[in-house]
Amino acid sequence: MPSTPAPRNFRTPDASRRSERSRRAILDASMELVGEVGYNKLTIEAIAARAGVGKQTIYRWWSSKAAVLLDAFTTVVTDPDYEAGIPDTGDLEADLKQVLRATVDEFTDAAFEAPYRALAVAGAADEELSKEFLERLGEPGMEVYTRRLRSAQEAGQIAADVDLGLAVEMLLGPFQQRWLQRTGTLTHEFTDALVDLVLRGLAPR
Amino acid sequence: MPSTPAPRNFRTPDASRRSERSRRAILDASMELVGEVGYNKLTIEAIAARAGVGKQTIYRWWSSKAAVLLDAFTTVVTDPDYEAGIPDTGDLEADLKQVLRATVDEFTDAAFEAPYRALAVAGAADEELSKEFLERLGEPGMEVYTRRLRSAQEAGQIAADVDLGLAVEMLLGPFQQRWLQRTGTLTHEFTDALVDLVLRGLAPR
Amino acid sequence: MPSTPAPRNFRTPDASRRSERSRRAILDASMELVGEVGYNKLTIEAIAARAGVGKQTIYRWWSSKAAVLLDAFTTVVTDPDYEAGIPDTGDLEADLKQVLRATVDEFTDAAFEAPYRALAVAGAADEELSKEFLERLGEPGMEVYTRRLRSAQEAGQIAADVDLGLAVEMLLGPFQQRWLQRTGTLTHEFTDALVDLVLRGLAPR
Amino acid sequence: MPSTPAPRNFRTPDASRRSERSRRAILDASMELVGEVGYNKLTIEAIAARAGVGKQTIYRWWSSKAAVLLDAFTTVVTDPDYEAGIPDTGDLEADLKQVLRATVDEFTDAAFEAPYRALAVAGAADEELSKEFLERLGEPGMEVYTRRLRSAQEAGQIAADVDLGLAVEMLLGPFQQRWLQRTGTLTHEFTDALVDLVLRGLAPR
DNA sequence: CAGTAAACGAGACGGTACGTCTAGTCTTCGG
DNA sequence: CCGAAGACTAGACGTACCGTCTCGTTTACTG
Repeated sequence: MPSTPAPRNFRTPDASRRSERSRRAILDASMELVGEVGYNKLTIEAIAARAGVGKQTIYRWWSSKAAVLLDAFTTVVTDPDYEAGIPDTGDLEADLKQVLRATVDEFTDAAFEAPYRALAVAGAADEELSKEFLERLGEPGMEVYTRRLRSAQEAGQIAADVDLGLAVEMLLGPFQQRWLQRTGTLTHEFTDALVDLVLRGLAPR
Repeated sequence: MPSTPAPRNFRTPDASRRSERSRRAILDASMELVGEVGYNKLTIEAIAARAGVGKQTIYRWWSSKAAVLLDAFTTVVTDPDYEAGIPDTGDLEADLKQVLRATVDEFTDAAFEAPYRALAVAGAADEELSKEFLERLGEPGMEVYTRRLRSAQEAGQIAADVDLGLAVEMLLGPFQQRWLQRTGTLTHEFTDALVDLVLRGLAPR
Repeated sequence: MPSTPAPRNFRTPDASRRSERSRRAILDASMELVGEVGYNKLTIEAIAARAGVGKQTIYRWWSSKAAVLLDAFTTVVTDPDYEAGIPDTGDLEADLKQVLRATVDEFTDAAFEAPYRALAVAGAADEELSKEFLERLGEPGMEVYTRRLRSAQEAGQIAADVDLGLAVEMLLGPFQQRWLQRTGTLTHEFTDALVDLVLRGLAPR
Repeated sequence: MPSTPAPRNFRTPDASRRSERSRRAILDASMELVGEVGYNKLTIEAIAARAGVGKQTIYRWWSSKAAVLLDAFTTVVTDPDYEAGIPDTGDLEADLKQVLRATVDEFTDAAFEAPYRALAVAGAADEELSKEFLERLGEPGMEVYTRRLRSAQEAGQIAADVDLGLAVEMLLGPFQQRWLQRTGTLTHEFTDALVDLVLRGLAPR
């Protein structure tokens, strides 16, 4: 069993000469293919072929197919017209229900779900990748909830002693579990009920 | 010239003639190897070699490496002296905190964590496998919580209108999310605080 | 600079289980392809594809494309109805002229020439391969000349002090040089003249 | 310098602006590398890197690595103090033995042998290159022998009806065969015996 | 002596083939 | 006559070079 640990090449390529055309083609091809064949059957060779690019051009700029996909997905999500914040109408319950219903819709859309699940799975399996994934997609997502809850706490709608980080986990953890591990279906009824029950625990006493 | 698409073999093997010796060797080798190299680098070939078994003997009885691992892990977990219930001392808070602290310890133990994460990841990626995984490991685990909460609800310690399934998800979802997606560390403090905050939402009003 | 010297696999395959069907297909495909594209453009991948065989099956049994070709060519040459001897009519000059004319014809036939040149070139470049090549093709070819000359020497047609090995080199060296290095064209006139001039040196004084 | 100025690229470079510094560096690097790794493992990229030169500078002036090597080798051989002629003392046998002994020594020297074999091999494989190789290295080498033999023939030491071209092939063919195809070792004894036997055939009757 | 055109070092690019690895199937042989 | 052993087809892996193609940077000739 050859245990050669991979003779990494440490020569860093010159980013200023990078072909934007190739970069886009690779990211686009990745998103297309992951939707068509799924993450496990996604191959670097297929991405290269679809993008009309040499394999080396992928290996030059990314360390794994997960890294490619993370970039591809981030590019989509960071799109200027992607809505990321939570409204603050003053009615916490309504605001949370609205944004979670929207998130349910998003996670029900196959075009979004396939690459996102692929990344979540890859992150669950690989600690290294996990960090990158959370930093770029996970934490920003949780942060917007924390901000909304903080606003409510300052308005006296949430008890002062409540750990807001934990509160966010109580909102998103059940959601993520249902989705990632398929322990249940994602519906508006589910998120509405979840918001209700969580808010009962957060209310000032 | 093999133009026939795939001459599937529909002969189902005769289970009564199955070699128990090989079965155990395969399951043991799987558990060992997943701990040593992780799920992604776990190969059928390596399992066969370690178990001193032909590859076909694995393919004959299992459909994928995940299926092997699921059997292997189930065998361990179903062990007679594996403690599965939640105590019922009458003090719901104490009981939940105790069992969740124990679960934290379990998930912190690498010998348990590696194969379990492997299965969770494989389940997250593959819908088919997911069903099997939940049926054999996930749902039984959630069921014991539901039972304990029902007992508390009947004793008037939880509001009568609370959906207990949702309550269980509020307890386990944040836990699973921290663990599977590595959004935080699993500590006794975390589970204690989680129990406190969830119970505030369940309390009768 | 990755200096890993090749993590050779030392597991020797079991020759008794070798697929004769695959072996033949590989040898046939090699001979076909070397004629079509030449040695330098001959690739293992193309051989495998043409033969309908996995690449590994080639790598399992041969160490290089030259080794494959050597086997392929040897198989042809060792064919039962391949004429290998030199006639001994008692007339040395006539016998040598006849066999060398036949050899000229052979080396003028592209179907023979392409693979043989490929092997000669590969042997000239690689000492290891050279040994195998000479042992299986070169030396047997020279040996038949030595035998014929010895018969003539014993008959008193060649001076007793002549080194027959050297005499054979004087016959074949010029031929090989013209062919391999293209220093001239191979014709019957050339070989006839060569036989004449060489025999003048061998004649008893 | 190259007679065929590479008609592949229609933009012909301006030879007058050519960097002599780069040209020398490339030729030197080629000679070094062919000695270190052999012809087959010699790559244009390695030559460029060793010479501190862009790959394009090589492709601009040469059509292949063989062409580079041919230039590199020719430069060495055409060196002013390289001795190319055959002495003419009047004693043909002594003169031939002397020059062939010197040639044996040359072909035994690895620094000479490696690049020369590389070129001979490349020429044997590629008809196009072969012409260039013969024109610049092969034929000039044979010509000096022809001249010496002609002088002897005019002096009556060689029969008038002998084809001198063929006589030269009888001297050099066995030598080349031994060397290129490794059918024997190159020694002074071998060339001495060869000269003796060849001259027996050339002697006036 | 400034302007400019071309050769230059550098290296990213689309490709091909390499030799290795693993999947999943098929075949052989010994217990 | 089952199953270990392992050879088989298939094809992705990640690497090495190919030959082409920009990029700025010299360099050397012209105007």
